[in-house]
Amino acid sequence: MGSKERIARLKEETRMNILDASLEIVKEEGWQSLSMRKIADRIEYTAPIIYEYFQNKEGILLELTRQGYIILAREIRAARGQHVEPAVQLEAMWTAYWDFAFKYKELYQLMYGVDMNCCELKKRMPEADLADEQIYDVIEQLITVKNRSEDFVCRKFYTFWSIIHGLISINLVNKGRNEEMNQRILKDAIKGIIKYINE
Amino acid sequence: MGSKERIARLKEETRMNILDASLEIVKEEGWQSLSMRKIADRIEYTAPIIYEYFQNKEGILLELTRQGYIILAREIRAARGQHVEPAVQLEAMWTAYWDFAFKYKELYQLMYGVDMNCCELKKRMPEADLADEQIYDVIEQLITVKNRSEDFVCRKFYTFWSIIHGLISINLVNKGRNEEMNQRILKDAIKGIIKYINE
DNA sequence: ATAAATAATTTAACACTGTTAAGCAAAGGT
DNA sequence: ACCTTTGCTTAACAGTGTTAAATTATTTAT
Repeated sequence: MGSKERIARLKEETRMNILDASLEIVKEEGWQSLSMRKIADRIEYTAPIIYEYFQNKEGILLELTRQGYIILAREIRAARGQHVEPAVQLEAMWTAYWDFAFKYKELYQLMYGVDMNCCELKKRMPEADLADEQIYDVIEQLITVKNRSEDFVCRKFYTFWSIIHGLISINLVNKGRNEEMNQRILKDAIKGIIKYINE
Repeated sequence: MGSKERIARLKEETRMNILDASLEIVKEEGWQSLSMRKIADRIEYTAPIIYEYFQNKEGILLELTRQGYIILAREIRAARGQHVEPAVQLEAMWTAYWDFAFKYKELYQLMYGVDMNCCELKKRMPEADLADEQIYDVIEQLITVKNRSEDFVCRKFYTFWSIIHGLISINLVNKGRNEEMNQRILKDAIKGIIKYINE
């Protein structure tokens, strides 16, 4: 009765086909545009079939999320394995994290709730700069070394912004964190960046 | 002919009602659940009316985004105004940024593309910790001072993670940034955190 | 005041979405 | 041969954004 196994293998294959098709569609058209019927089209079935392999659409997303975490862990482990000194290891690991985010950006989006819709119109919104300008202004005052490039100021700005936005995002997505710890991380980071702002 | 103005005022009022209703719905049920018909229900009209005030649904979101930026700028300006020394100003401004993000979290989400759906299931996903554990491990090796609390390691981890995730998010949402600058920000930040990891 | 014109609002429809239930056709077992 | 199970599709439901047509209300002109 090897046909049982053959069938199970085929089932496993279409399950993977569903996941592959989903990721393909997302790569081509974005998450917003992923639909059950489009997936069904690619795997040459009709939509209801998918519900024999996944509980619902979110089930597919959840499985892709899971795969993302696995790939990320693999890449980070590999990065670590190429070095021995912890400081070097750590830098390589975070670099691997960075590379993963852009190599598998669709998965990263899914894993960490980074929505990337409608940027064209937002970019042209002058109000978006109102806050930034203020902060730029103060940062420039803090930089005492003369003739710093505009790039330098920009880098400092993004360093601040990144850590704050990152911490906020992490807290908004995985809500219910340690507020006291957040405040310490935030204050420490800000003080740290200000302290060595001229380097 | 003051009726013209009265009508204009009424129109402006329902325009604002649409925006208010939208935000209310989002606060109660999340962005995912915002629909034109629900908005219409709240303002006691039918859906097509909304299209006389906004080009489409995205038009509403865009206007809310705009309002968000304006509020944020106002709060940051106020924070700055309460201090004179730049270093203190800057910390207060970033704190205002932080506070804004949570006080107006729905707007922050919209402005910076922070998606916060389906966390319950993701949190219970063991694969999500695979990468984190590795990094935790190396961070612990880097901390030479004995008897550091688990909290301390955790804080360092989140400091790393925040800046990297923040920078990634910013790049994914506002795509097409300066890759060289990103690398410098990233490397500098990582080196900086490692350097003062025992403080 | 009545008729015509204009504005305001709704209803109906279209093409989608996720999802479920019913139907059908082929295969397997007895 | 019949019955049951399996695989798959069609049809349907309730919802989405959006548009065009129909309807109602209001204003304007005669």
